[in-house]
Amino acid sequence: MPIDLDHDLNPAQREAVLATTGAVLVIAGAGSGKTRTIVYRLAHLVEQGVSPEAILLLTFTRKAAQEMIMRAGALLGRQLPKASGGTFHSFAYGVLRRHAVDLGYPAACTVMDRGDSEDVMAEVRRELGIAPQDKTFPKRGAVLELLSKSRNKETPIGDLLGREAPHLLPFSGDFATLAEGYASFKAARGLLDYDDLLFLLERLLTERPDIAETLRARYRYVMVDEYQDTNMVQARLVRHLAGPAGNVMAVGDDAQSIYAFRGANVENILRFPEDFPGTRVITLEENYRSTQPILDLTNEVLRQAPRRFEKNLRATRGGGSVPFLLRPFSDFSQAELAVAAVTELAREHPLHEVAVLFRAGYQSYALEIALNKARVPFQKFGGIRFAEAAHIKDVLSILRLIQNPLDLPALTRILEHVPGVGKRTAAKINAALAAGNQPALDKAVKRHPGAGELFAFLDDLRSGVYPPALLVERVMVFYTPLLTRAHPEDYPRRLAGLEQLSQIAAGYASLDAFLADLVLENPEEGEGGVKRDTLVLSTVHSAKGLEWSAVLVIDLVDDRFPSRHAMASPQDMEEERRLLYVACTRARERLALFAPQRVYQRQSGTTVPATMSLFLRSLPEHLFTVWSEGYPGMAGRGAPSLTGDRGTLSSPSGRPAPSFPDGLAAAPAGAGPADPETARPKTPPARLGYCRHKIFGEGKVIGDLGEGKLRVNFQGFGLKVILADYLEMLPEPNRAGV
DNA sequence: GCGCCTTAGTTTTTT
DNA sequence: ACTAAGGCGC
Repeated sequence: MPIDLDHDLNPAQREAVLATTGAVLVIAGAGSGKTRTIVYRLAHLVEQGVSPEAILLLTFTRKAAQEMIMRAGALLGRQLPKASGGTFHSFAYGVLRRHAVDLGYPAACTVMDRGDSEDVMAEVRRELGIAPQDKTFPKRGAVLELLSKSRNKETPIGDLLGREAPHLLPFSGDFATLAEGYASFKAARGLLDYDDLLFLLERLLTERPDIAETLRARYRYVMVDEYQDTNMVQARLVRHLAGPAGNVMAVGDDAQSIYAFRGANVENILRFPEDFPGTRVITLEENYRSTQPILDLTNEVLRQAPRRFEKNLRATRGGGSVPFLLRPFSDFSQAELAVAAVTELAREHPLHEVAVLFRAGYQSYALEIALNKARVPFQKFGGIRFAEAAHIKDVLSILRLIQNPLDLPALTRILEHVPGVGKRTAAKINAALAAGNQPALDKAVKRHPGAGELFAFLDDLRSGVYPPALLVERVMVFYTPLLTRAHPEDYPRRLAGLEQLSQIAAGYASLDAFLADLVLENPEEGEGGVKRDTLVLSTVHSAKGLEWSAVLVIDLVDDRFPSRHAMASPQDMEEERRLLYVACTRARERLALFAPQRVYQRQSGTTVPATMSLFLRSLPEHLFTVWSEGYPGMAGRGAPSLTGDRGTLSSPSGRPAPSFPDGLAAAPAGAGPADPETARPKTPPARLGYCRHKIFGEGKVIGDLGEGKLRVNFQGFGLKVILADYLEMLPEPNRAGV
């Protein structure tokens, strides 16, 4: 059954699908059927007789690429396992693992995640003796971030510091020293960070024209999605892979460029027609996702952006309700109001069709507590990743050591489980291994028999080539006793995570592909994307490319959204604006923007007046329906209905009054009088002392966080924040040393 | 040197 | 909330 392009696509989409030769740039506005266009183009190419092997599709996540290839297969009625798709990083690693030796790297390389890179950076700083004990020296995470940015933007570190962190300019020399030390440390041990993957692939393509030619001959049709979020190396890689006369299509939306912080360069998409002379530019402006009132708002958000491809989104759907602008009294009542709004919207849409979006991960904490209290199930994107959980990393570390014995972060992780061994000893053993210093190794093993056991186990695992799933099983047998000892009460949950890991491993034939994929494309905890009837919480960045029937955006006040870090720089502010644009264009039918009138300030411990986000302040009022919450306990408690036909403020008649449950807009429990300064619960008198918890056992209360929450230090479990209700207070410690 | 505790000072976004 | 460094016992 041939694909019906005339019926399934609009003229602009069809043009993009049919333009299979030469360079094509598709400017695809939000919700304009971009994915559909790529899917049809893939299918069309194959239908025209192009071999799937000749197609390379680079996207932002591997999942997105696989889904598009799968959908193209569904159109054709046959799967396309030979088509290549993935992220730049995963594609780069795929090529590099076959050619590491050509670049002078060890045959077995390890791809590090952010945490591993930080561990390496800390060790390099210690070894080089850079600013020891200097508390003003930036932390390893900050150092790494700035050096990575300097690499990705291809700007000398001194210049970058001058522009983005002038207070660190005195450390400019130290940064340069660290950059060198970090690079050589990695190279000597076959460690690759995210940036290395891109730059090494470029080096390979430049130094080995024969390999570049082989790749070009294979991938005759290159497609790059989300081109607005590529950085300079990635653009050069595209040029290398396509060649001057290649068939290359870039798809993207300059208005949705939100990754400049990690070196992405909007100029790439703006300049694509110059990079590939003769480029055909196709603009998709018809929006199939949102209703017109939502688009009116998003078009206006964008209207002030300085340089862009001209486009104006037009809705193809009729009707729709005007977006809400809600002004909760504080960020605390914002959480309560958002829960009430979600509850109400859930009567109209399945819960997984509702999402709450925010600028930064921490901004959902208050909401998460409120949701737990209201027993609303939710799933958070952009939070802790499956592969970053301690027990998962432990097992992965052993697997990594099988193929790369010099993997310092992995070695350190595992050796820290051996009693009497810490970072220092681990680094020494690693150095001895790297230098081939056998006597030093023997000495260390003699001193720490546990380390010897580990090495024997590793040698055993290395004795043959085993499938990853089998290796995971064997490592679990070795590791489970350690886990149960470290977490006597909590280990079942962690074991379940490890079971999941072994499931994932079963899908791989080779160990290095398995390990690299986990680092390059984190599966979400709980496996398999969207859970039914579960509210979605997400950072705006993680929400890219997704859509929901109803979207709430919270914390839309200056310093939060836009982020405080961006407020000083006009360029960064433009990115914040685009971020808001991305957030609002995720909504199909309902959009509610929350701008609390007051927010909690950590420094002072009080709530202070907040300024509504600059981007909202500059919008004409007719674009939304405004509702302000009164002072707690006073008039104005009635909340608006979000499900009315035209966003009316009173409950629409003829429906079961869908206003929020009574009292939801009131001050949180434990609040003092209705005075703004004291509306937030002040920290009650500290109840420090000793306590017992059902699961964690005996502990010492070392802090009172208010709202009934205590910070408790449990023996063997460390610091936990626990609700006082779950604790039995003890007059005296029963055990010594608690 | 390790490991555990305390204290002081920062917290954006992600492959 | 998380990191890093200093103190202290082993």
